[in-house]
Amino acid sequence: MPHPVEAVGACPISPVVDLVFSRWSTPILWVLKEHGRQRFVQIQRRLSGITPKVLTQRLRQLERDGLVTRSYHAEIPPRVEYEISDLGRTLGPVFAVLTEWSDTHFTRVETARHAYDTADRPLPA
Amino acid sequence: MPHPVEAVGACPISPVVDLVFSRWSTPILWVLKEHGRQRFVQIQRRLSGITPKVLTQRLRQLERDGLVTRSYHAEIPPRVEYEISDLGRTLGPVFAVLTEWSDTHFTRVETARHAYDTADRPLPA
DNA sequence: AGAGCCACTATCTTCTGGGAACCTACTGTA
DNA sequence: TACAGTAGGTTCCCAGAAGATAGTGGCTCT
Repeated sequence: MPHPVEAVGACPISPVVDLVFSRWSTPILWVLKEHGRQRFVQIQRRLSGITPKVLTQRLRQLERDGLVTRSYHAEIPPRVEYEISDLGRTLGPVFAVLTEWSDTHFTRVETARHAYDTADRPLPA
Repeated sequence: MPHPVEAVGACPISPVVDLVFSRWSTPILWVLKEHGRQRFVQIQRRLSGITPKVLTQRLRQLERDGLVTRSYHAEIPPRVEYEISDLGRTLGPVFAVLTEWSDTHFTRVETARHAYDTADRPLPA
């Protein structure tokens, strides 16, 4: 579900958002960043809940975008490993600033949600 | 399309990603940040392509999360204005680092995509 | 022989985003 | 008076993406 092209004119970071923050992309990148090179099932286990189909789709997309590298070892039995690429590692500061924002401000979001949900709304129809 | 809860354990920024980077949220916040207080149709026009239904949905969500404030003026005719909140404004550094990453690295993504698409793949089945 | 692992693929079903049209209340034009 | 237009939505429907479930083929372990 890519962002529509129309949004790009108004918002220059739309392409990056599609790239890094589409569904499951961030958790996958995070796992590879934190735990290094991983096999398919290892990623799947760390992200309990992801189905193999979706994991394959996302890994292919991340590989195509150059954020992840896939290495196939023609051994017996064969082995496939995924690793975050150099380009993927350049996202470090992005993740860092997001973590910081989360630590500093996320409670305010939760407060706002609770306030919104419990407000008697005047129903300004 | 919220990220599943299972991902949060493995990736602490999943909640923020849902908050800020769900479809259309970023362009809306961007518009409000750049152009200040706006009426419904003004936002719609700047984001040419968004339908009123989706814009309503996203604005409600952003309002609930405290990132946007909605003000209803009971005039004749009534008027509704949306503005980015103080909490929303704290996302500035997040957007800045994303813009910077985009400017610095996005061409590498495009190169990677082209390379992937034109490679003869050995089909390692 | 039977069970299990690995890296997927195939086939459903469900869910959500998007498109088009409609709605109410008001204003402006003729 | 009729007609058109604006603002801020809502309703209905469909297509495409995500998710659940199951299967596959080769290998190994007991």
